[in-house]
Amino acid sequence: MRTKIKDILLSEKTDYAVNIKGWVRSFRNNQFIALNDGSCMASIQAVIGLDTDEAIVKKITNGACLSIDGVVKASLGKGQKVEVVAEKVTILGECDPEQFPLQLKNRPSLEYLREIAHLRFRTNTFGAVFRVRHTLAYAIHKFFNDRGFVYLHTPIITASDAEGAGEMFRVSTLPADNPPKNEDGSINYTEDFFGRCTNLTVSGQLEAELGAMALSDVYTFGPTFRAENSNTARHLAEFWMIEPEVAFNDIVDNMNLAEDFIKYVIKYAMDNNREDLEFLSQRLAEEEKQKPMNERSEMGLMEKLEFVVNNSFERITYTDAINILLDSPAYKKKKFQYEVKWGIDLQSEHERYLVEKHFKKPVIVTGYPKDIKAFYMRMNDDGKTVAAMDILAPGIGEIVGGSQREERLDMLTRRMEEMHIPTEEMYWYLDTRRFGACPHAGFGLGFERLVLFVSGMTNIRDVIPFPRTPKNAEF
RNA sequence: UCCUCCUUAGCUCAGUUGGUUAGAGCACAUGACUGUUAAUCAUGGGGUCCCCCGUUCAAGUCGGGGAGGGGGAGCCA
Repeated sequence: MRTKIKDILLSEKTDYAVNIKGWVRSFRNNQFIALNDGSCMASIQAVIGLDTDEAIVKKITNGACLSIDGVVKASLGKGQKVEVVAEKVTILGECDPEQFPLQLKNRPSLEYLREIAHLRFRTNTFGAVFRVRHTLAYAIHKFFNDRGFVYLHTPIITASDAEGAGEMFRVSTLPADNPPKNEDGSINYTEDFFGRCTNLTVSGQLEAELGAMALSDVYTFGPTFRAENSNTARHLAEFWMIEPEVAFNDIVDNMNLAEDFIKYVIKYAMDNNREDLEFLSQRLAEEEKQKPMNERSEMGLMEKLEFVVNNSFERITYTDAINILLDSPAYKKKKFQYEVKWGIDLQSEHERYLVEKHFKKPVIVTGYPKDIKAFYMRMNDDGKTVAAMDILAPGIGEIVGGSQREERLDMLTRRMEEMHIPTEEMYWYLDTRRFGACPHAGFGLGFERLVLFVSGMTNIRDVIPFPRTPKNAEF
């Protein structure tokens, strides 16, 4: 029976027989195999005798997959406490070193590893990133489960495109070269698979609201698709989003939930993936050394995570934010490229100033002008602002966007009409306001942005196994 | 989509004012050594200088166009 390398290294027990299986990370001196099975960051050292069959020894190459039977012994060398003294080495999968594109000793760049995303799991960095990603996903379910939330699976194919969260990917079985047409030349979707035009979802929020109007506390966690031509280190065409929706919560409850949630999952990763996070922390520190002094971050990764877990997020209104910006040295020295005045949407440079320069911690901004926010957000009594909230994180920008929803039918209908959203098509959404409406609130959190924040990686393409971006759907 | 930078060996990169046969480290192969930790030592093979067009006696190097990638911006999560 196979023993995981993690268990052998953790227990530090010696003098017992094991079978280990994994991939060769290095083979030194024709004797010492560093074998890694992904169960943890570290590889284990397996020692083979000098009398080992030469045909086997020749096949112990970087990347090869081995099964080793042997005995766990206290190590004679200095680099490790225990090692496996091999009795039998079986080559499960050979790996031709001349063709294997992953050469760990060369410290391949992240850009290069993206081109071989099918093999990059075999590096320490991506091993750590994807173990952390898993832990965060698990922690998310645990957080909500422990609080009595119901995990609601909202549809991936949807006919609704009303939220206007972005360009959508069309889902169709009509022939692309010659689709059936209406008399006016437009495509006749009544002949399509669903008998209407359908798209991949941009958000599960509206459906989550329907669930919350009976189950009270629900959340979604699933893939989301945006066909925007966004080429940045923070955007994907296919990404995972977490969207809790809670009946009877107001905007303050919503902020509390979001803050507790973020702190919980970060703490969970720190408690359960310390080795991975310490490696990523060191990796980031080395990367920072390449940068000029003034661009380096003040805190290391572990420090930053500790800080976020142990300090309250700053809570300010949009109006406060504008005033802080107008008062800032940066504004007075005309450092901002974009205009600052009440009513603008905060630009990246403004968000970064607030989070990284002024408060130096995560910031929750509430009470945005209604004109720059979505139709479903609840109108405040001033008639100018809505009960929206964005959480801005250092280095990432917007990580959470949420709001208390407009539960008043007349107000909601008026907003939809103002924003030219077809109320007839959205009858099912408006029904929740007709039949037993209640105050409720929720938010959306981009999972990859959370993984970015926790892992200290800087490009979103490096925290999802197979990134989907404009002009790139390899693998 | 816009701005900007980059593209030279399998990888990471150097390549001077345009001028012989384009280099290094690592990787890889062969051999030596054998308690190594990115093992070490010796030897060796390996190039569409991203693509196209142009300037020139001569282009990796200069100019124009294209493709791909990075960083920044917009849109957003």
